[in-house]
Amino acid sequence: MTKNSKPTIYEVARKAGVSRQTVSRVINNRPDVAPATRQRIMKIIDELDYHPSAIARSLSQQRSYNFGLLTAGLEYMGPSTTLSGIAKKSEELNYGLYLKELPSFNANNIHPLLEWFLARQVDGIIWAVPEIGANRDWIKDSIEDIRVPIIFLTSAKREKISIVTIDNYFGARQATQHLLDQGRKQIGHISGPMDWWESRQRLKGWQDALREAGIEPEERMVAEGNWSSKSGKQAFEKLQITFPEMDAVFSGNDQMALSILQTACTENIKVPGDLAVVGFDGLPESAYFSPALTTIFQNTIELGCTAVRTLARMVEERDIEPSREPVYITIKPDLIIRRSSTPVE
Amino acid sequence: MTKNSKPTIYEVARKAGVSRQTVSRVINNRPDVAPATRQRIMKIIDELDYHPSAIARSLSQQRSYNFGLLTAGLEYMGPSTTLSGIAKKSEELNYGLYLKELPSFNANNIHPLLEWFLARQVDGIIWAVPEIGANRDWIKDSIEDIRVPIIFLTSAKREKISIVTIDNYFGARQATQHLLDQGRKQIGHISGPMDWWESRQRLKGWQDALREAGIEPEERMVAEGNWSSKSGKQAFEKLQITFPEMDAVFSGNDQMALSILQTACTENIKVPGDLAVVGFDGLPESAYFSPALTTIFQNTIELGCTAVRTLARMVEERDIEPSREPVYITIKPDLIIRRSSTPVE
DNA sequence: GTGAAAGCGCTAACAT
DNA sequence: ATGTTAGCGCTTTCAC
Repeated sequence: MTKNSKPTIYEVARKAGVSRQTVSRVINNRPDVAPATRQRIMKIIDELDYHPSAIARSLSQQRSYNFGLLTAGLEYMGPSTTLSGIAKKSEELNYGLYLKELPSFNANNIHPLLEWFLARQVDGIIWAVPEIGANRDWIKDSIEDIRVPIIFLTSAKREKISIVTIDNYFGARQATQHLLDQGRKQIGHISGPMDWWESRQRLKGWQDALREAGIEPEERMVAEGNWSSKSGKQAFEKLQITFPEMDAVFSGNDQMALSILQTACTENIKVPGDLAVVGFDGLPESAYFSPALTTIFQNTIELGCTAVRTLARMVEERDIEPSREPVYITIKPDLIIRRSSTPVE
Repeated sequence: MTKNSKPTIYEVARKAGVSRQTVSRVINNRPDVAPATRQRIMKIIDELDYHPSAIARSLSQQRSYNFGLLTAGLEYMGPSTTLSGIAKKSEELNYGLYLKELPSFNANNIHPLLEWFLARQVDGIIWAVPEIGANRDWIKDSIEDIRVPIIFLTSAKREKISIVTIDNYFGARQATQHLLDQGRKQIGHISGPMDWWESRQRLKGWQDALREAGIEPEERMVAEGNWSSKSGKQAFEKLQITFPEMDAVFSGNDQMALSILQTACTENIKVPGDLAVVGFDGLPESAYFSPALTTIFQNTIELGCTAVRTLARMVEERDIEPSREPVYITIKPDLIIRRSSTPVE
C-alpha cells in the first residue's frame, strides 16, 4: 500500500497477521471471531483508517443496498416533501439512494432507465413519476422483466404491481362535502390537467359528492387548469362566465386556489361571504393566504416513508418467499378547515 | 448461464467466439475492433439482452461516474429547483447521483457521510447544505482528506474550497435600492435566521444600501424570522411596534412576504400605498399574491447546473493537472418589479 | 485487431 | 475460531 492509496482489506489482514476472511468477519460484525482477535483487528482498522469498499462488496454480494428513485418535474413539485420522506426513511433503513429525474412526464423510453438502475444492482426501485396520459403503458409489457421489487407512487390500482398513493378521491369528496355542509349549493371545480390520474380522481370525488347531495354536476361547473397559479386564474375567470351563480369552488390544488383568492380580492368578491374556497395539498403557506385557505392536507412525507418501508419489506421477503402478492396502500388526506370556507360570523 | 441470471460479458464472448476483452472493446466503443467482429458482437449483445455491470466496471476502473449529493431540509426547500438543476445536468453529463439528506442542518458528524460516498467511489461531491452556525467548521480540518473534488453551494468564500452561490448581498442591495428609488425612506427588513449565512448577507445588503442613501439602519428596523410564513407574520407585527413610521419592508424571502401582505390586508394597510413590499426568492406563486409581489428572483436551476458543470470539470481536469485553484462562482439574482412596490397611479 | 494473464476489493462456501 | 479456495464481472497491460 502506497501512501496515497486507501488501504484494502488485505493490508489490514497482513498487519493483523490473519486472513482477509477474518477481517471480513469483523467488519461485518459476525459473531464467530475471538474477542481478542476482533479487538486487534479493530485497532488496526482504526490506525489504517480503513474503510471497506462498498463497490467490491456489491459485486461479490450481488446486491448494493441501494434503491433507485425515479422522479419527474422536480422543479414543479412544490416542497419536495415526498422526496424528503423517501430520503429519510432510506437512510434510516440503511439503504442508499440513486436519484434520477425524467426529462419529461411522458417519457417514452423507459428501458434504458430501468437498465441503468439494474446495472447498478439496486435492491429496489421507487417510481415517483405521476401517472399521466399513457405513461404507465410500459408496465404491462415489461413488469416481468424487472428483476427487483418496484413500488409506484400516485397510481391507479393495477394488476400485479405494488402501489402507495394518497387517496385523492376521498380527499375530493371530503372537500366537496365540507362545502355542502356549509350550505353551499353551487360548487364549481377547478381541476388539474385531465391527463393526470390525480386530477381525474379529484374530479370524480367532487362529482360523486354532488350527486349524493342530489346535485347533478355539469360540464360548465368545471374548468381545467395545469396546477399553476396562472392557470388557476384563467380557469376561475372562465368559471365566472360559465357558472355565474357559483357560491363555492373546490380547487385541485392550493396554488390555483391562491389565484382565486387573489382575483376575488381585486374584484371585490368576498371570501368566504360570496364565495367559499377549498384547496388541495395543504401547503404550509396556505394558512397565510388571505383569507387563510381551507384545504385537503396530503401527508407526502408519510407517503415517501411508507413507500420506502414497503419496498424494503418487499426486498427482504423476496429472499424467503419469492413472489408475494403486490400491495396497494392508500393514505387518507385530511381536511383542514380555515377561514376561506367557514361562515361569516 | 442459467435462464434466470443475467448474461455476463463472458457469455457474450463465448457465443461470439472471441475473448472477453474484445467484447469489452465493443461495449466501450473502442476503435480497435474489426467492423465485422463488432457487428457480430453487437448482434449477440442484443440477442442476449446483455447489459454490462456498472458495479464491476466501477471496481476495476476505480471510479463510478457517480456524484454524491448532500442536502438538508429538503422538506422546507420550497420547489426543489436546485435539485432539479443538479439532477438534469448530471444526467446530461452522464453521471449518476447519490442523494443523501442530513437529519438536521447542524450535523455534527460529517465523516461517516463522506466515507459513505467515498466507499462508493463517487467522482465528486456536491455539498448542498446551507451554511448555518458552525456547520462548515469541519472543512478546515478535513478538506485535505477528501480524495475527490467537492463543491459547495451557498457558502461564504473560503480558502481552498470551490463554491457556487447566489449573490445574496447583491440581491438585497438591489431590493433595497429599488425601494429607495420609489421614494421610500423608512425601509424595514425582516431577516431570515441570523445563524444562516444567507440571512446575514441579505441583511448586510439592506444595511449598505441604506447607508449609501444616507440613512442609518437601526436595530429596531429589523425583525428576525425563520423563513416560514408564520414567523414572517410575527416579525412584521414586531416591526409595526418598533418601527411604526415604516413605509416599506424588504422581506428575506417570499413566504414571509406573503404573511406581510396577508396581515396588511386584514389590518387595512394599503400595499403599496401605505407600505411597499419586496420579497426574495422569486417563487412562481409570488406573481399571484395580492398584490403581486416584487421580488428578487434567484435562478436556482442555474445554480444547480453550474455546480454540476463545475464539478464535472474539476473531475476531468484532475486527471491532467492535479491541484487546480478552487473556483468561486456567484450568480446574480434579478429584481422582478410587480405591484407590491410600485407607485399607485 | 485480438487474446492471455493479472487484478480491482470483497465475500460465500467449505475446510480445518 | 480461523483459513483456503474460488469466485463476483469487468478492465488494464502487455503480448502477439
